[in-house]
Amino acid sequence: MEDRCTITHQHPEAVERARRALPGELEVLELADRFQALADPSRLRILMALITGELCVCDLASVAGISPSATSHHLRYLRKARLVRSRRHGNVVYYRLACPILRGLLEKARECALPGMEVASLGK
Amino acid sequence: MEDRCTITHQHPEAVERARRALPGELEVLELADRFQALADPSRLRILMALITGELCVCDLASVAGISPSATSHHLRYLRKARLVRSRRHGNVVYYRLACPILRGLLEKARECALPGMEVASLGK
DNA sequence: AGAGTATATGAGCAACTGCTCATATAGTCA
DNA sequence: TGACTATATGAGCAGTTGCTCATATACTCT
Repeated sequence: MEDRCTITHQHPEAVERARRALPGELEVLELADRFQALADPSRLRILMALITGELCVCDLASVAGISPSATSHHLRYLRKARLVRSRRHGNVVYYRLACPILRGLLEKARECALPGMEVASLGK
Repeated sequence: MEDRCTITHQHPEAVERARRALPGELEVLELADRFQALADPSRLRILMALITGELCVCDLASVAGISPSATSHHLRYLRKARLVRSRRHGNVVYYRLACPILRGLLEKARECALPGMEVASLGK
């Protein structure tokens, strides 16, 4: 009923320990943004495709199964997040991964493949 | 102008290679859901707090800096995603990490700390 | 049983996301 | 130069997210 626990902390020492383990405000926001970049199926496909090597927007659209326009929007997002870099060659813009650790990160996430994790209905 | 590249693929062989490297539809959705669970600052704080050990809802609310109600909603989300497990002791419900790999995953993500990554304004 | 505490949950709302569509920009080639 | 191609970008919309508020549930203690 009351939306504040009457006792400030149930376990002050554990809370203090946890609080010390947390990174600063800015780093938490950066981390969340980085995960947000990976939290969309289309962006995930784009990034995984780029693990195999440089690809142009049109290629990426084809691999990810979305329109070139949507692809370009996603790439702008990823560029701002500094996860990819681009290089123009004539008419065509080639994208590549900017962060080599991404590959390991994605592999790590796939390892954590929990059987029976619920899907596509997590929100709510 | 045209929203489809006239040539089906600019680089058919690269596209084919990338396509083969992608996991199946279901796994991509699962992965995206897993990253979505990590893509919120409050949930991130909750999970990082739990790395230090078991904590009750009230503790977690205090550490994450959000209301117990919001905390409970997040915990339900994380429970559905099978990232945390709970244990009731009397009046108090204790949460702990369900996936030991999470810790490594979070560390990996922090490694990828790119200097100058833009924050809090990635969307749009 | 009845008051009190911790947690869970549903409704609802403001903010955000990912898409499409229209249009702009940058380059190629005749 | 002008037609064409690849990519970028802004507006706008439907669906989703994360919060609060009200309420429900589960337990404790007297």
